[in-house]
Amino acid sequence: MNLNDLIKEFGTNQHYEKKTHVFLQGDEDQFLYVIQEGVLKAYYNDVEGKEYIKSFLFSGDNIASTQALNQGKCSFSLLCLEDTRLIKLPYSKVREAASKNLELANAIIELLMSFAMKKEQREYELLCLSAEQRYEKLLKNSPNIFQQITQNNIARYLGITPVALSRIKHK
Amino acid sequence: MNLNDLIKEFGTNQHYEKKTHVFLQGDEDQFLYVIQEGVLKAYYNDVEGKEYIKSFLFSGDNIASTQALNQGKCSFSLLCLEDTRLIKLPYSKVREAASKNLELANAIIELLMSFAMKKEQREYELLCLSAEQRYEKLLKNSPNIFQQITQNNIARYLGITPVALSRIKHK
DNA sequence: TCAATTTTTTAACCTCGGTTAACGATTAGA
DNA sequence: TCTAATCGTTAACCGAGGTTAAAAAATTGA
Repeated sequence: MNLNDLIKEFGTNQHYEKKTHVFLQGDEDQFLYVIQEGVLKAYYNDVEGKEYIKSFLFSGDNIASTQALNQGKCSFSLLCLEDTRLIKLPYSKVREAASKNLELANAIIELLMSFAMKKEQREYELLCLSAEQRYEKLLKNSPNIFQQITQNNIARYLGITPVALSRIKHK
Repeated sequence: MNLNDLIKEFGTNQHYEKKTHVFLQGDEDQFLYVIQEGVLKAYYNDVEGKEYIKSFLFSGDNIASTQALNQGKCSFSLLCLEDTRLIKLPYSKVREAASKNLELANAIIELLMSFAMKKEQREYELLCLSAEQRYEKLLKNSPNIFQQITQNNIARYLGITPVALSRIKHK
């Protein structure tokens, strides 16, 4: 059994319209989502309502709140920036299947390893790079992102305000 | 087979003296380390030599460079702040064993999941909190750290200069 | 114990990015 | 097509944190 088999057996297809949420910060949501089509943003809100964007998601990406999977509440919200199709997979089924099937367990290891590497990379960028360096890096690694994501959202992803990003661009 | 069995079979005990490195940024090092005793810092250096501290490690913690495990070179250095005893485990053996043993594969899933959660937490702090908020949080969650780690190092972990941390403290 | 080293503090000055606000430009809906 | 939102830009002002340097405090080692 591999991940695709698991998805076929336990996954359900979901459709979300642009501007609707898959889940909200604070929700209980023990599902793993695999994006089939669409664009989403995962973001935090602080107590004053200020927004901080964790990541953008495109077809092929997958996402879940590790907090929610393990303790209970989602630490962030997931919003569709475009109409989105995704597969929703109960995490309990994933763990259950992994505990019984070696091939699947190893597929989950691959998945978690690549997730861990992405998070470590982001940690590096936020810790070691200036806003301007993070912008340059994004421009280099994901030049297409600027066609799909507003500058407003990109700024919040880089950890700065839209005003600051506008300033960085024009110099 | 579980992680302890694996460690017994393939792990080697190592001793490092204070101020010596386990590995350096740029090294190839396909090992997983489990700290038995000691205090270490994992840190990045940028091109100008400036230091950014990724994490501190204490007994019971484990560490590896995910970059090095998967592509080749360590993205950071690992330095002993105190005399350290640790167990060194070849990553190839871990993967080999996981591919053959269900119980172990599931133990690795646990390990990676907790690693992913820690990285996600750090991402949150760097993205959403101010330096002062990060300091308050550290003070609350790890009050003992201030006995083991110099303020200099804590500042670099928080993503600010020692001068800035001294200012934050005295207000 | 004393000198050398390291760590922490303080001060002056500077830069980057935040805040607010106003104004175009663009997009989306009716 | 026209109107209302949304988005991006620009400017003025402010504050957090960086830089440099020097001094004070603490630690280390001979």
